[in-house]
Amino acid sequence: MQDNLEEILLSRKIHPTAMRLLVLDELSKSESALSLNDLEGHFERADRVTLYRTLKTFEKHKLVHRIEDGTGALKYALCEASCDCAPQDLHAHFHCNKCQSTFCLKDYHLSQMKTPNNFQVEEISLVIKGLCEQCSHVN
Amino acid sequence: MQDNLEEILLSRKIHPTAMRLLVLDELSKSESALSLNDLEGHFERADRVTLYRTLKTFEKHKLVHRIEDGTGALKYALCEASCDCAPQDLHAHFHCNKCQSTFCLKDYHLSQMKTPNNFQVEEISLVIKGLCEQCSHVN
DNA sequence: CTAAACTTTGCAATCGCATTGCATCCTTAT
DNA sequence: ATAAGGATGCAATGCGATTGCAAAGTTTAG
Repeated sequence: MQDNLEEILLSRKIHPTAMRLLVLDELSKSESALSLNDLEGHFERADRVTLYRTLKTFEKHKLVHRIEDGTGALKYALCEASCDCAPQDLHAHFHCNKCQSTFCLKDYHLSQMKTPNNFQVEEISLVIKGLCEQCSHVN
Repeated sequence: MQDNLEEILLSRKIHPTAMRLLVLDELSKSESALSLNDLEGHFERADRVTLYRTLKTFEKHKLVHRIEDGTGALKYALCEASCDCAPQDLHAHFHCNKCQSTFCLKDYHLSQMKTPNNFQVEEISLVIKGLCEQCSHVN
């Protein structure tokens, strides 16, 4: 498992430090996208800025993608192994207005979405908001 | 025209003060969505917080809708007269990565978008980013 | 017409998240 | 071993959003 994580970092050309392995581990264990605050909550002793920069590094190397779910805080989720953050890799995200979780809808690819032909499209961000499965069952 | 603006406010049950008429006028003259900063730039003497609250009031009464285009600052655009911000009124937005303009793609309705059936959908935010028509012509 | 009640506006201040600068520590290459 | 480069920690700042409070303006009951 440790080895596995290390290989993941190496495959993205990210130097595998202890901190990065821990952050990657956290991200891979999480069902939902994590904000910097979320991440900080998982590490009593880690510095906020270090976590911030770790996420930035991951993002630059396309290990994670950022999600703007409108809560004010950016969230990050692991990319799939094959992901290159190219148009065909883009997918929708769901944000629960109740539990505030945000997760990837990996099956909702955005590459086939029709776009206005008078614009040069570079990225697409689709966030669906509502109640997640769990929260819609509980009343 | 003044009358017209006043009627618009009244139809949304917003008390038409001088400030609100001016802000509405600004919004209706603008091709693109405006941030609080944008708005502030148009009024030398207006207080930022008053503009902020004016937008909040407009939003509450569904005169404007907010757009999260990922630039960090919320933007606001006028709703159409018939808009009630219900699912069938939702449309996509385009954000130009060059000139930073954001505008409504009113023809891109989101109501017919298929959504995951294990979630209760309340809102959808679709932001397409790239180069707008103008900026893609200029090299 | 006037006083009370409510709304709107302006100013000061605060909060939260993102981001940067800089010094220190650690790792790597020579 | 040593210099060079990268990673980390701490302090500080920037910026947008938001709130509290008092002054000014508006509406309404009497």
